Amino acid sequence: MPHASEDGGAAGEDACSSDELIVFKDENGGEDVVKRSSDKVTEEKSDLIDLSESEKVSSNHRCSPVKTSSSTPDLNRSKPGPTPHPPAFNMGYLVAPYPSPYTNGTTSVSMMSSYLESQRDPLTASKIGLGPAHPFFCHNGEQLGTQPPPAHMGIPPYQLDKAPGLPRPSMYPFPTGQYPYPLLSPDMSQVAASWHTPASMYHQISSAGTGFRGSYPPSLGTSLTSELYRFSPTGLMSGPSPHHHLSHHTHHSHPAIVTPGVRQDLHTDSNHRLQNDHSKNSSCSDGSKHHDTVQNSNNQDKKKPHIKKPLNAFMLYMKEMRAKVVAECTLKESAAINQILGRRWHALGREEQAKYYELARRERQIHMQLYPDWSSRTNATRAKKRKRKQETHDGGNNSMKKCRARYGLDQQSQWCKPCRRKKRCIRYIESGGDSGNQSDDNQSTGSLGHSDNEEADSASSPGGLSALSSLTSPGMLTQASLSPATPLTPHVSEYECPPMSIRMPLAVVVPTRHHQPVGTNPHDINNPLSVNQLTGGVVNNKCHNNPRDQQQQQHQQQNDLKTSGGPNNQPEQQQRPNNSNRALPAISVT
DNA sequence: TGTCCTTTGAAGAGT
DNA sequence: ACTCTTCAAAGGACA
Repeated sequence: MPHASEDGGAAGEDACSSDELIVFKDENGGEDVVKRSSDKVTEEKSDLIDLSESEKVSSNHRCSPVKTSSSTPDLNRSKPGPTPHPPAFNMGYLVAPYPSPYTNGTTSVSMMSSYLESQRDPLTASKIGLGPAHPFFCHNGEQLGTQPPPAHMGIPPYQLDKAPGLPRPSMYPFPTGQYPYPLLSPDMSQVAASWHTPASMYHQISSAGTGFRGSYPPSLGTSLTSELYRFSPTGLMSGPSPHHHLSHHTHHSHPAIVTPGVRQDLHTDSNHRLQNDHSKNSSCSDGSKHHDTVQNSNNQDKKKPHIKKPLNAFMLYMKEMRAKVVAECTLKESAAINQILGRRWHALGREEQAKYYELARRERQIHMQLYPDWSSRTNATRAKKRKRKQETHDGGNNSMKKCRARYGLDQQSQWCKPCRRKKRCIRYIESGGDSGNQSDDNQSTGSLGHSDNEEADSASSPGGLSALSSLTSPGMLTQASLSPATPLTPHVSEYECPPMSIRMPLAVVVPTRHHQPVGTNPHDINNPLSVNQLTGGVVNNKCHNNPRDQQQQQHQQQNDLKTSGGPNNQPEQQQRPNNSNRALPAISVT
């Protein structure tokens, strides 16, 4: 990790596990001070107790806690063995080089915002409105093409090397260099600023959270308080919720992590899934739905409030930025919003991302402290149900294009006749829904039959690809089928919302997949608003459901790792876990 | 009513 | 050690 070395390896581990000795490193380069973690937490609180104040006052005494590596109890639930993060992945290494107040390692969102503001000072006006000066919203095409995102902490090399500055293509087409939303008026900017500034969610939460602060370890600060609220156990947080005092925005931004039935009414439609899953068992307000047979098991669930996972950095970022994006784009579909946010996340500066990483890390710490026995496995019951359901679905009818999946387009001669005629594969029928490789071919494809989107399917098929074809695979198709001479537009804005004039017709574009947001599949070659149609570019899209692509991707990652010159040159490599199943396509520019 | 979509990151399970 | 899978948020869409 480059920053680790930059920082002299003084990973600013401010973990505050129970009463351990922590070495606080004076940010002025002074002496190390050994404190008990509890003291440290208290100090942390003092830093965070008032987020707004934290912006006004530049703290002089804050220290960057540096745990002694020898006595470092694993942050990750003290789980023995290697931590998921490389040792250097203590946000401190990222924090340290940054100017105060962030350098103290006790960042908060307000600090983040203020820091962001300071960083973008010349662009302050545009920071909110994301005007022309905005690093990723307000570029002309050339800028985007030649200027990669300011930093790319989160962009692995396999993305960068393929498409510097051009993150993956979006399912939702955000065409070239078109920033859909006009610059916000000053008034609007103020509104937007209120979203983005410390007075936004976290601060509001914090003030709201004061009501229960006493109920919790007083050592936790305000921003942490908000997290405490998320993590708060049922009893403490039920009843009049602090959320009631929150703005609408905040309300949605900070659902409780614990979702007992009592709290359901506090969350209208968000958090519904898990809540429903658990609270429908746990909530006995009506009780009519409960059968005696399931009640015994449900009683156990009832006693256990659903403790949600702590939010990761990106989730925190999304929470903060979602409303902003929604307002800017007038989009409401979360899927689309998330894509935008994902691109913004990638375009986010390293230090800016670091703030969220830090925040997320502290979320995990708090969560760990509050629920030392909690494990993400606890929430895995739903997964089992879903998986079981999927299995039953897939096990039923696999009327897939087996031959195509098997042999691909290259070997059509081996296809059975019906397959060649685009009829049901008799070979597969003959085998009677066999298991094994064949069914594997289709396991991930769901129960899609011969798709209407023949091209897409065909493109995705070779090698037994996933049939999430319209979403992903067609990228390969376009890459293969498009003429190499196809003019490419190197500046497809990945960070922008499509202009309304472009976005509006999307509603009438027939999606190739029933659950896909309408007209939002830019890889659908039939979609006139697809990335390719709009940009003429080649989408080097990888189907993350395609094992081959995954392998290729992993290979690429490995190669990138090898050629990256070591972690010092590629912090992202260690920074980010290798989520091999993640689709990480990039628009390749030739 | 429940699930999907879509994003990234964390973490556990599985190999 | 590595890969895979799931969940976390969000809200519209869809079965």
